[in-house]
Amino acid sequence: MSSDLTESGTGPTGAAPTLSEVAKRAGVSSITVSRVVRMPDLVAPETRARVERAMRDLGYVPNLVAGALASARTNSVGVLVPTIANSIFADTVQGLSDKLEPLGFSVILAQSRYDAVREDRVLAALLSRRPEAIIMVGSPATEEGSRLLRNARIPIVETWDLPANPIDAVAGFDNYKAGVAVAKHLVAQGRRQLAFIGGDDPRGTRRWFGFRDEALASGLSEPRRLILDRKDSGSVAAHARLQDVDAVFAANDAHAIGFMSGLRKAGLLRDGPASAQPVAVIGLGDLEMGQLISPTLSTISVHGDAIGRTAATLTLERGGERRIDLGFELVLRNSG
Amino acid sequence: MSSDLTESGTGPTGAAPTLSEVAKRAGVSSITVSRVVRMPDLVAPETRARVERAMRDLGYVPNLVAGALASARTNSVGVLVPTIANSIFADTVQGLSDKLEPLGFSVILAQSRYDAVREDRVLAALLSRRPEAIIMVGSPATEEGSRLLRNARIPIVETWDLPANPIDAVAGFDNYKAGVAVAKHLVAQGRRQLAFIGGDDPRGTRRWFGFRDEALASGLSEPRRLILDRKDSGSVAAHARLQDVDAVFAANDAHAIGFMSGLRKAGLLRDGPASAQPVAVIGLGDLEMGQLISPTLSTISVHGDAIGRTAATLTLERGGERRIDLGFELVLRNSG
DNA sequence: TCGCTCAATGTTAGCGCTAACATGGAGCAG
DNA sequence: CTGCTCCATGTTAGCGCTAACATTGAGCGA
Repeated sequence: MSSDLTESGTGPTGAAPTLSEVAKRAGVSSITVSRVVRMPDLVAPETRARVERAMRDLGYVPNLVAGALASARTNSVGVLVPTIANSIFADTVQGLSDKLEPLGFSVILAQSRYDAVREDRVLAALLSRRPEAIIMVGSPATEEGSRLLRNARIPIVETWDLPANPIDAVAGFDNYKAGVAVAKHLVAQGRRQLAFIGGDDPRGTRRWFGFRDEALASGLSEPRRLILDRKDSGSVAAHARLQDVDAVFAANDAHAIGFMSGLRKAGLLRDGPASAQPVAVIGLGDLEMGQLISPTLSTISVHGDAIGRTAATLTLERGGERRIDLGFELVLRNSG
Repeated sequence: MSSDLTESGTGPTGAAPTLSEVAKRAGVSSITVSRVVRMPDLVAPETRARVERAMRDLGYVPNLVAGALASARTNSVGVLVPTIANSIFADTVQGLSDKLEPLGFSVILAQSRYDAVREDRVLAALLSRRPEAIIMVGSPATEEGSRLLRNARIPIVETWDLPANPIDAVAGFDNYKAGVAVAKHLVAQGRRQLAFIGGDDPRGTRRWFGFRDEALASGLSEPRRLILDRKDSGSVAAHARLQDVDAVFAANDAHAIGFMSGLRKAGLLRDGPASAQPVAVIGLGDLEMGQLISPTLSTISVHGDAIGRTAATLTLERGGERRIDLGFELVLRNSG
C-alpha cells in the first residue's frame, strides 16, 4: 500500500516527523499541511489527499506544543481537586472531561491533597502550562493562590461551593444550606442530640455552621462536632466518642457509612425505617453504595458530574451567568 | 515594598510578562533569567536577587509551552484510564500523580470510557502534546492505538494487567490467577454452583477465564457468566437471574455490593461468617466500603495506588525490570 | 608576569508551528 | 479584454524559550 515503507511500517528512525517534512514529501508548503490538519475545507481535495497520504506514510503526529506557542492557544484546561481517589470529585472530573474532550481540550489534572502549600505550588505549575481556563474544587486557600489566578486573566471556575467573592465563575451549591436542611429534617424527626462528623476543610466547615445554626435556632443545645482525619476508617470508631447522640450528619457518605458500621457493632443499627433507628445518620454525596447497603443511607444528593459539566461550560463561554447554583436534594432513605 | 506598582499590585495591563521583559527590568540577558528559574546555583547571589525581584514585580509566570518547545522536554505524562468516576482507577491516578508532581511533571488525563474509537482519538490527542511517557490502564484496544504508542518512542506503561506482549513496561497483576484463586477458595469452601458477574472488558474477561478454568478443573460444571452494564445498579437485580447459584465472584467490589443488596432483599444474606452465607460473594478491588458493610466483603485486594506509583517509577527510569507484578491478595471476610 | 582554570554572563540560532499578509490564477460581469 | 472577486496556496516573521557555544575577567600557581 505505502510507497515508502522505510518511514512507515518500520517506524521512524529518529525524531518525530515535522510539518515541513510532510510538506516536502507532499510537494506543498508547510502552511498547506497545517491547513489540512486544522481547516481541511480550505484545501483542494487532491492536494488534501496528497498531504493526508504523506502524513500517513510518515506517521505524522502534530506537535501541539509548537502549535500552542505559535497560536497562543493551548487547548487545555487546568483542573485542581483536593484529591481524586475515593472521592466524589472524580465525578466532577469525569463530567468536565467528557464535555471538554470532544472539543479538543485536554485536562491537566493536579491534586492539592488539602495542603495549602502544595496547592500554591501546583497552581503555579498549572499556570505555567498556559491553560485556557482553571477549574478547581473550592477556592484558593491562600492569598497568593488567589493572586496567581486573578493575574492569569483566564476563566477561573470555583466549584462545590458558592463563595461570596468568587474570582470569576462559580458552579456549586450552598453548603451552609445543606447543613441547615439536614438539621431541620432531624429536628422534625424529633432528634434532640445532634452531632456532626467530617473534615475541617472549607466546605465541610460551612456544612457544620449551617447544621449548628439551625440546631441552635430550633432550641437544641449546640451539636457536637467531631473532626475526623481524611481516612474514613476513623469514623468507625467515632461512635465511641459520640455516646449520647441520637442523630449524626456526616460531611460525606464515606464517613456516614463508616459511622454506621460503628453503630452496627454497638447494636444500634436497624434494618427498618428511619423512625426505627436509635441513631439517625445522614450523609452527603449520594454515593451509589448508599442505596445498596442496609439500612439504605439517607443523604444530601449532589450532582458531582453536573458540577463538572457546568464548570466546563462556564469555561468556554465568557458571557452569561457566571454563578450557577446547582442545588442539592435531601434524599431520605432508611438511615435517618 | 515594590518600586513599581503599576505592573504588580494592579495586575498586568495586557499580555503576560515574558522572560525578556524580566531580563530588561533586571538589567541582564534572558538566559540569566532562565538560569535563575531553572539552575539558580549557576547565578551569582546578587544577580539572582535582582532577577527574582524583577520576576516578583512583574508577576512573571514562566511559559512552559515555550520552554518545552525549545528544550524538547514537556515534563508531562499522559494518563489514559477507562473512567475515573466511581472507580478504583482513581487510586492509580492519585498514586502516580503523587509521585510525579514533586518532580515537576504534570498529568494530562484522558478517559476512553471503554470505547475503542474514543480511546484512539484521545491517544492521538495525548501524543500530540508530546508527553514524556504514557501510562494507561490495560492495553490499546486497537492495532492503530498500539502503533501510535510504539511510534511515539517514549516509555509506555500498561497497568492493571500483565499483557503477554507489552508495548514497553508493565505494572499490574495477573487477572487470570485472581480468577483462579477465587474459584479455588470457593471450591474449598464446598460451593458447587459458581457464577461470575462483571463487565466484558479485557481484564474482567481474563478474571472470568481463570475462574471458569479452575471451576472446570475442580470438576464443577461451567459457571454462569453474567455480563453487566457498567452501572452497578444492574447487579442488584442480578440475583434474580442467578437463582440456583451458591457462590458469586464479582469482577469488582461495586458489583459485589450491589449483588449482596439483591441477596438481602431475597433474604439470602446473613450477618454471620462466610460459612453461614447461603450464597458466597467475593469482590475485587478492596474498596474501603467493603469493610464497613455487613456482612463484610471478602475480596481480591489490589493496590491501585501502588500500581500508579510503580507505573510512575517505570516512566522515569528506562533501565531495570520493565514488567512488575504487584500481585493481589484474597482477603477473606464474612461474605464468602 | 604569563598562561591557565573556572565562575558568571552573554550571543546566536532555532525548536515546530501559525497569523497575517502576499500571490497567482480562474471565473465572470460589463 | 479590463478589472474585480475569490479560491488555493505560498512567504515571512515570530511565538517565548533554551542548547550550545562564546566571552570576560578574577584568581592563582609557577
